[in-house]
Amino acid sequence: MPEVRFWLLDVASGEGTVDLWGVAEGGERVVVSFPFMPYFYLVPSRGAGREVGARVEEVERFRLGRPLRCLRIYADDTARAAEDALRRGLGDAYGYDLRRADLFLISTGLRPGSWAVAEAERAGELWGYPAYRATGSVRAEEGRVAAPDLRVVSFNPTYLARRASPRPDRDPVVAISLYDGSSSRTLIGDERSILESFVDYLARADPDVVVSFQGNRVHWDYLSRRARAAGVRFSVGRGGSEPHGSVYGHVSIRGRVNLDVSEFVEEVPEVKLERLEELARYMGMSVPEEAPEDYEVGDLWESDRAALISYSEWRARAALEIFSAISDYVFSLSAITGMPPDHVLTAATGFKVENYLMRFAELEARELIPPRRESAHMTYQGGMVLQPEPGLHHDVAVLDFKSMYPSIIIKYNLSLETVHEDGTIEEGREQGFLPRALERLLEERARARSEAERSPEGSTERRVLEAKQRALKRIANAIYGYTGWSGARWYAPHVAAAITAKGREIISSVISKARGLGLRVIYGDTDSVFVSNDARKIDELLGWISSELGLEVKVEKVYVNVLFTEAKKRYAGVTADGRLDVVGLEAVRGDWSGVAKRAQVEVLEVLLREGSVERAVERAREWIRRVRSGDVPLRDLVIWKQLTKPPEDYEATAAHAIVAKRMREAGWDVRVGDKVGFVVVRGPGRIYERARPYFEVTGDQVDWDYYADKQVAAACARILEAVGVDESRLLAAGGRGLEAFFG
DNA sequence: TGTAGGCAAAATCCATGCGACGT
DNA sequence: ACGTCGCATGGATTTTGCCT
Repeated sequence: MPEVRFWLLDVASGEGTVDLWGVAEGGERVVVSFPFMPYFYLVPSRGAGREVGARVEEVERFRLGRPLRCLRIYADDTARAAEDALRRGLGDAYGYDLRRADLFLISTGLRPGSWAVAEAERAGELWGYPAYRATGSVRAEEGRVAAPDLRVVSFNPTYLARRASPRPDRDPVVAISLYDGSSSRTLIGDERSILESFVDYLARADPDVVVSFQGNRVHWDYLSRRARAAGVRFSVGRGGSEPHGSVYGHVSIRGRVNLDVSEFVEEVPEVKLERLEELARYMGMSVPEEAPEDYEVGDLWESDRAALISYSEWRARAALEIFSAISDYVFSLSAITGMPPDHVLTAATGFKVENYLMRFAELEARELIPPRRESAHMTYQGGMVLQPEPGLHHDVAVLDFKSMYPSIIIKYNLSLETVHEDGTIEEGREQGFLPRALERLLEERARARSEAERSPEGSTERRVLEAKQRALKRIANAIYGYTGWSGARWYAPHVAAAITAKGREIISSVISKARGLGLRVIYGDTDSVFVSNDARKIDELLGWISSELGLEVKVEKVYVNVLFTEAKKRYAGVTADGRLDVVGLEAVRGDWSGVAKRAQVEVLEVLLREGSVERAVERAREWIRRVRSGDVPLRDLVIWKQLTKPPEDYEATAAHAIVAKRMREAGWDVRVGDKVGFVVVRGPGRIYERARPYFEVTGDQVDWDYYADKQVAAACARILEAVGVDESRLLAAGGRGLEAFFG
């Protein structure tokens, strides 16, 4: 049997076939077609026959661990066939709402971003690429980790907006920068020739991966529209196809992976603003000092075109470099979930987990896949949070459970089969679907980690295996949350509640034991306990946890000094290795001004490193004085808040919603999910009446008192009040103020 | 196209009460 | 004496973004 081995790039539904795009062993780009008829499962009610479809097989499947005799029914349109069967009362239907290409991957075990072997023969060409027609089966080729050499191209367009944000119905594309990993170029000239050159470039370079920053949200749609208006056929896909909208706002480009690296921001909580500069900086890349902001592009195009073009080329390069840094991770996620690489970052966590579970269900557990339906959201009790002992503490150890919830799920076999609706847990049953699926992930992760360690440092294998390990961990950690998600196919709030209940029970027993051993318990949250750093007693505690609870806890870090306020989930400490850790406080929040955050960090530094309350107070007062005198750059006054819904949907008048509304009226493209930056200016009325888009404000308009009192003083007082300093000492004009006099 | 709940904090909203004022 | 207007006050609600 002739075989073709290829690395799977993309899957597309054809006429009665599924077309697999891949890179063959020799480096040839190929398309392999399989005839494929979708199917679903019917658990027939008694007496129901086989009158439901043309092709029917009898198979054994499981529903929540119970074996069932099922009919596997083949149909072009499984959703319609299943609905028909349901309407006729023939039984319960499963797995009928999967998309064809997804079902194909699930049923064959193929994974995008991995190698495959197909029995297939050469069948001429399809759209100019060597085509193969399946003659037999196709299977995943296990054990081969490294991706082939992929051709990657990144691009960055520049639009010339007449007013505010560029609009595709009005404002032209004036440049597109391209980067192929070694050389940059920028297409300029009249718009038509830019677009034609872009299409031409992609046809010649024929990349497997097209990388952009915000391609899905903005560029593909923008460029498509401009091309249509200019009469340019926008054939950027393989075989000359045009981009088309795919599931949930993602854009598909046939035969290529369309990767929008801006979506990686979701995976990096440290990056608070979805800007290329922020992400690039986080990734350790060099960022131009004077990166222009959106609102400056128009002026720059007139005043310093060369600078703008060089910035645009930087953007294209940065996007590709980010892709290079994350590609192993992306392809690993793709291989684990079975989702195409360009969907993996777009898809929300729950869908990634679910895709993994569906594959596991069909291929290993032979569990039926329940259809997606809207369930009423049920809330349940979560983790336990201790009231901290406020004030400054010295020498504190932080003990952490190693992945507590996954451990609980496996150890107590918590699953849909074993946890009853009333919360009771059935013991002695064989391992449930969730623990099995989870254990498989953890086993694979352990294997990836040990294989990585055996691979030579700096090798491709090691890099790929480490990325795989991270991807597996991410999916494993999300399984608990998935059970409590009302959109899940395997929605199981009672299981989620059982998991957290066990967690609370465990942490409570650890706290009691710690106290019994004479350790001071200062704070705790869900799966962590902060105790006085007594090595002998801690050792004893860890031993007890291991032998009595069968779970692993480790000393995560030791704080030389740590400060707690009255509030839960907010503290700061200096660790044994000299780092300042700030948790939950204003300094780590994205919705406080830079000046308040910096002042707070400095006060913490003085307090925790120098141990001087007086000097910390003085530092706070200096900042407040400075702000009141207006000696702070405007960019440190910007407050960013996310627009979480359309501005008109807000029940309370929120400053950022008002600003967003005004910006929209002025022609800015502010979308739900965007962060809105504003500055508070002087004048009468509420904050929302005095908030302005940050780029419109000048220093003489700023309400410096607002920043002094409500930002800097508030953030500093939060810290100092924990060591007995009253906020009035910060606000008094100088020395001891009237407050001190009147008590 | 939404893993979960627990939590703090700010700004706004809203009911209430009080004093000033006009009739 | 009575109505109401403006304003302060304090509790409830809305909103965001953090923690684990």
